[in-house]
Amino acid sequence: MAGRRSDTRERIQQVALDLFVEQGYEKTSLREIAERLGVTKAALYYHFRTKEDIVSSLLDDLAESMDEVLAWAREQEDPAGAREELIRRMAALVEGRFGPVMRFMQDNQPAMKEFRGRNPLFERMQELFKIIGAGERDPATQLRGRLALVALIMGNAPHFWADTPVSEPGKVALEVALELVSPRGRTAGEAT
Amino acid sequence: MAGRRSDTRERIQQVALDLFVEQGYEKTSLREIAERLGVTKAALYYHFRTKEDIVSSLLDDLAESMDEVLAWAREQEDPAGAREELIRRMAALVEGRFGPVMRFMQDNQPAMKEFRGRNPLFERMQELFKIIGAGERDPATQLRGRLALVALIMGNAPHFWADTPVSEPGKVALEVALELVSPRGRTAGEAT
DNA sequence: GTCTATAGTTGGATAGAC
DNA sequence: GTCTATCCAACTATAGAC
Repeated sequence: MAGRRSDTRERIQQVALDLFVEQGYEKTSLREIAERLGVTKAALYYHFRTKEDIVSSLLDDLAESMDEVLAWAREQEDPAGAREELIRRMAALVEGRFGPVMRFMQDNQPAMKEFRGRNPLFERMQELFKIIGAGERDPATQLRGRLALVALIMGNAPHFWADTPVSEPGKVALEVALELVSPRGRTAGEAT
Repeated sequence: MAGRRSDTRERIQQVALDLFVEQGYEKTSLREIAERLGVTKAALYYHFRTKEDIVSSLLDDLAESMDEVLAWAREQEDPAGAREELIRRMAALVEGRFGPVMRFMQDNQPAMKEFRGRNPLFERMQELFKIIGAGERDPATQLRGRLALVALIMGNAPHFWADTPVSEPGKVALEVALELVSPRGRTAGEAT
């Protein structure tokens, strides 16, 4: 339709993300990205001002998708039900085209430090955890909420099941993530 | 007693680890390590052949401590009880002087890739997960086992509780980790 | 929109004096 | 055991032609 100028920008994002996931952010050079794309470094600089800008664009895309999920969550009335469906929708993102970005974030936290506070994604993350935590002050609940997301990310990583092949990794990941946010035989506020 | 030559080697390890945790492995240069120590880069090279060797030495120390834990675990007869105590002993390591190393590993997985297969620590890790998994083929159990360790690492990271101050983070981490390895209202083999 | 060429910086590592 | 001095490789980023 309208904007069919060039998909080079998106191809750069895709190739860069592939390499970031494979080898990590710091170990991936712009030369490598350019080589795999069949262009030169200078070409990359036409589309992105810096290496960090490539990452920013990746995070922005995820932030946009999370916004939709959070918008839905905000207008729910039943908190418990919303929490569960929220996990399901995040699972869909991880299983879908955002799995690699989230794996990249998880595995390259020192690199992410630069973007924390500068990129809108991290406010979204905070809101996500706030909703999952359901206003609980109980620290164990907080920790379980964070772990639920880790479960989705780890459980959907192909590398994770390298030894023990599994037919539906996404299903396993979701199962464990849901356990973590929905108390079963656990009382919310009970400590020790 | 016997070997009181110089503690420089250990001071290098300590300072390097501090910086690796603070800023990540790749972002930390040997110049920085030397500066904080008040020596020059060349001095570092007397004690360690390469930057990677510094990391190796850190991993070796952890591997040694894990060996003791695993040796104990191997000679237990009750698998369920051993599993729980195994988590408690790992929790002690994370709360003790090995917390930083484990946080470093968790946060710098691309850097760890180089050591996987070359450093004995990773065989120990595999054995740990095998015991925690208790021979279960159920993938969800495998995932929960891995998450239990993540719970200990995340829950003991000072940074993690920055927003919500908690009096005893280690206790919370242990609580959640134990839930993950000891089924409560969950049947081991039940799928879906 | 992509190229060549290159500037400018930083990092890991070594040689050799002390 | 620690230093000065230096080498070399690699990377990000820019200038300017096409």
